[in-house]
Amino acid sequence: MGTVERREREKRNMKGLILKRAMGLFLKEGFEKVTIRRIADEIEYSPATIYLYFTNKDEILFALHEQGFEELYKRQEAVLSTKDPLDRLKRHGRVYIAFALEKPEYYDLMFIMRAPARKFVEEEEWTAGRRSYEFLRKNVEDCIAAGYLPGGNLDVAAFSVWSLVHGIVSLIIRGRCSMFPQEKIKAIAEGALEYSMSRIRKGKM
Amino acid sequence: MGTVERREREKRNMKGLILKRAMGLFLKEGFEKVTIRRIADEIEYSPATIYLYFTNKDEILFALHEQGFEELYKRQEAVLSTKDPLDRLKRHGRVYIAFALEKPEYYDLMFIMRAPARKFVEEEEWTAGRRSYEFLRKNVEDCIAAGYLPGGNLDVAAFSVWSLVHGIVSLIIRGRCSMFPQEKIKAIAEGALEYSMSRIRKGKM
Amino acid sequence: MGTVERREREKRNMKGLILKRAMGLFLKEGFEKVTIRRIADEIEYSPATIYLYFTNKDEILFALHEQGFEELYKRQEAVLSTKDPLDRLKRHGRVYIAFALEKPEYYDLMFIMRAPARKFVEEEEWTAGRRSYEFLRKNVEDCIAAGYLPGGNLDVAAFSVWSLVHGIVSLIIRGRCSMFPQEKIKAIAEGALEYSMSRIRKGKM
Amino acid sequence: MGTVERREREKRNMKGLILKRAMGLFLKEGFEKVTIRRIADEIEYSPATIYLYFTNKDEILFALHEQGFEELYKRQEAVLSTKDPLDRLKRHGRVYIAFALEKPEYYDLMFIMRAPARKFVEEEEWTAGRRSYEFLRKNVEDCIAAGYLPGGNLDVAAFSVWSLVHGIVSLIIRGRCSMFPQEKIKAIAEGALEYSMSRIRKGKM
DNA sequence: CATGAATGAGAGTTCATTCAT
DNA sequence: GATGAATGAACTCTCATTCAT
Repeated sequence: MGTVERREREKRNMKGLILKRAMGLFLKEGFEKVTIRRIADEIEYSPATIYLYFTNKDEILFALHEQGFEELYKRQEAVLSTKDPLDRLKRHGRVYIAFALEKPEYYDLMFIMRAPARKFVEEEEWTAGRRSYEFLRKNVEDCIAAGYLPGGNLDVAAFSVWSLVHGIVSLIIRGRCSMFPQEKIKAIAEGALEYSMSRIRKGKM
Repeated sequence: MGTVERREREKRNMKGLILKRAMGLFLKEGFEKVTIRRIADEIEYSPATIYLYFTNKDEILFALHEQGFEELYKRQEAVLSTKDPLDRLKRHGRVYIAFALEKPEYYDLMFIMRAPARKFVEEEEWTAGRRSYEFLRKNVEDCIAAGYLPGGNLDVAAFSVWSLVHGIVSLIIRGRCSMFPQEKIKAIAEGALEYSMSRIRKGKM
Repeated sequence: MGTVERREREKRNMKGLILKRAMGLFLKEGFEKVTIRRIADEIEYSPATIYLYFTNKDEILFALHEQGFEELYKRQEAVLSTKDPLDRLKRHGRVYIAFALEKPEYYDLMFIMRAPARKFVEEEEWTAGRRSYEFLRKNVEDCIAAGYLPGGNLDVAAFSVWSLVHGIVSLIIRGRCSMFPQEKIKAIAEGALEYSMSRIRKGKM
Repeated sequence: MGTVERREREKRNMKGLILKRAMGLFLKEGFEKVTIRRIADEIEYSPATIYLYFTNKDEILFALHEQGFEELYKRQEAVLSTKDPLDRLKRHGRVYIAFALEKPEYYDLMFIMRAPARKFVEEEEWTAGRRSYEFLRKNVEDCIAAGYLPGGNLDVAAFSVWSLVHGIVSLIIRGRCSMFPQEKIKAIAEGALEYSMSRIRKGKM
């Protein structure tokens, strides 16, 4: 029993190690450099060993993707301490952007990458993604209830907020902001959120 | 005489055919499935033939990318017939979204795809992209001049508009909208634009 | 008749042009860059045109090879003006080395290259090469007759002279002299000939 | 333990096998036929397997090239048992020729072949080649010191000896001796060395 | 006479994956 | 549990050559 437990833990550790190094490769070298062989080199095990913990490469990507959502959700939950719905929404936006720009590879995997995403996003139900979306939706709902935002279709409202922040970060992450000087990009991202949100005020809808 | 012309046309046609089928592969199977061999299969010619029309694979991608911007810019220019800056901006948004959803593979190549984009986006000046951005920027500038939008940093303003529409379409194109029923997605996209834009009114900034 | 003649001449001219440009490519870019396509580009005709004048690539190489022997033989004949056999042999050596170092691509094709050489050297009788060899053989024969060199097998004697000069130039041409400073190589080549030949003196054999 | 050792040996064997068959292809079909695929066919493994033992094709050629110099140097060292410098030099010559004619493909790779040689010869220092050259140089130096050969530039003297033997064997290896009956070629080669060397006698320089 | 268009064959190389040990 | 060894299936790209026009 204790043995079984220890094995379980070691197995988790190994999985964790693989994921950590895989993500390290993403970070350092980009998606196309993440090969099973490279991960194996990083963890100093053989490629075959990786297949003891993950059935294939996509599963590794899926696990990283879930890790990313775990992290994002944790950050989302932190905004609950802000009570005013609009302030919370603004903070929510800042938190989302910060996550994306701090962990662009996770964000890419979660919201942009196509390659293996198809599997988790379309075939399965993308539960992790859904949870984060629901959290945003609730925030938007609160804003409507509080009269900050007009009603109508709640999904439309939530989606428009999500689109704004996703647009900001995904244009940056995928390098489509070459018209802005590199060092100003972050400020423009934050400015853009601020600029859009500033128009939202109680009773002014 | 006529012969030269016909040949010219055929050569163009062949290039066009290659691009069309390459784009078809993008659509059906995703970027990583677009290989010279697969394109060759599609056009029922040998791989070597493709090299008679394009010097390498990147050139094919670049040509598609430019085609996309040509088409987008044509659509953008059409909105000039709308004189009121705000109406024009709204129409601009609708036109952008329509383009992206009608030609998702082009949009992907232009604004999302990473792989070969690096070359055109970073190393070269991404002139085509810039031109489209300048066009939007001017529209936003007009809106500010007309008192529809608050001033401040013009790039921030333009980028926030761009981000909104890019966010909408890229979440759809990359399949992150599985929480919405497939058939409602287009309506939600348009609704999201409308929802965000409706808050903009003269003097209400 | 006149027409036939002109055509003949033009045909010769075209062949000559092809050979000239092919050799130009050898010179500028090295053997592996000499492709039918590159030659075609040089002469500003299509690749197919080349096949009107030569049945295949090897034939072009063969023709160049023969041109080379023509040139070498012309230079060899020039030494006939030196009457003393030993002086003539020494001069013969210098002339041979000068040819090889001035036209290394020709020399390579004639005496080193394997690729297409097999055909001309082995299957056919390598007539051109034979003629040059006979010329040297005669010179050596004269040296023996004049008491400068010991008798014995005439071919052995001739071959040993040929080997010396061929060794000198082929080590240089194929880049095996990296132990000598680049700028001294030519002097060493000439010195080596001188050094070896200086031991030959009448009655001192 | 024993297992590790056995594996080591097998790995070496595999490398050796690859090299052996690669050399076999050189022999039978010439340089340009030595492709990864052909080697793979020869060893009855897949092309990919070869990349487990060598990082690329050049490394295979380089390994063969080094093997050749190892073998040559071993044979060179053997002549040290001959004490008289001139006798040693003559034996040195015979040993060099014997090596070249017994292992013509190695000799070709080491001293004639152009293709990949560039790398080892020019860019790197061609250490292996240098070592063999230094060995010869020392032998010539001893001959000069003993009064067998005239002094002057030592490199010139050494190069002229090297050129003679290289000339002999490279004309044979690259098939330029079609004027001699095949079966007499070896005798002519040895005769040529003898003929040239016989002129060297103490005090007769 | 000249060629545009096409291709078969083949090059080196990479990678996810398998499996006997 | 771990892995060394192996590979099938790809990849992009090049070249000499052919042939209908």
